[in-house]
Amino acid sequence: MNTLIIITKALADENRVRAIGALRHQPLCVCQIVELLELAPSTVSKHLAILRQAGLVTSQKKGRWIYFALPEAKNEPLIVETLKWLFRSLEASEQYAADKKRLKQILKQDPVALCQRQNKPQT
Amino acid sequence: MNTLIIITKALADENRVRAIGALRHQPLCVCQIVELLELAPSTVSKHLAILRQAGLVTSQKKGRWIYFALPEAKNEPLIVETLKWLFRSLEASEQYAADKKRLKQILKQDPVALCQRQNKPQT
DNA sequence: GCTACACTTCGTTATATGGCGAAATAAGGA
DNA sequence: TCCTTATTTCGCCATATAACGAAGTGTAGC
Repeated sequence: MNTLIIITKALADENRVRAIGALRHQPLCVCQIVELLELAPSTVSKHLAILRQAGLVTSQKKGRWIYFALPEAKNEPLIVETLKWLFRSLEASEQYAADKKRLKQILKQDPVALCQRQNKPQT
Repeated sequence: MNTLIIITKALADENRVRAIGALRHQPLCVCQIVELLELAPSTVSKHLAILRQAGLVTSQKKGRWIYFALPEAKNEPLIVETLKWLFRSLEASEQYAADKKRLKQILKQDPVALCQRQNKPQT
């Protein structure tokens, strides 16, 4: 399929757009994104795979954790332009503003504790 | 739903992106877009309705014909930015180049004859 | 009025997508 | 080596989406 359409399909889901928004200022491990989106880890993993296949995020393994991040600005012009457009567009989004706020709280927490809480499914 | 997500969902289909591409330099009536996309008129109509609801195209009735066009550049910044990004991205698309060529041929034809041919379903 | 016709709406169908939980994978530490 | 655990893959289900043809809508022209 056309590269552009792979990108637009990747962006055609609110949770995926939120994930990109969350990565704007720092890389995040999957459990931090799970915490933000409030979805099952397997679901988030699938979303991130779609974003990675579209080239909109990168992933890097560090021990047991996998950190997702935005690609370097010097890469693929299509990706860079897309992210520029997306972030400009997100400025008006209430969801993005709310996520930014909540992300601050999540970043204060120990990621190890975060992940462990997620794997023990008690409300 | 978030305005941005309505837009990304509208763009997450190759035929809809092609329709926008076709409108770049002039308005088109539905039958001309049908001719380009080679889809059933009802299908094209639905696609155009989705684009219109997202604000990415406008429509104007002129007698029996309905002309679809891109919105004025002075409108909604989100829409204007989106179309700018889209057209920049389309420059690398082979499909867009092919459509541009084929559209030239379609524009040479009498739209009345075009529509009539479509309504008489013979191969 | 009636007819022709450009387009839309409706009803149906096949496929795609997003969600979950369970099982698999891979890496750190005992 | 074995256990723990962060993430992915798999299998499933419910819903969304794209496609079509048939029927409906509204306008031009007789």
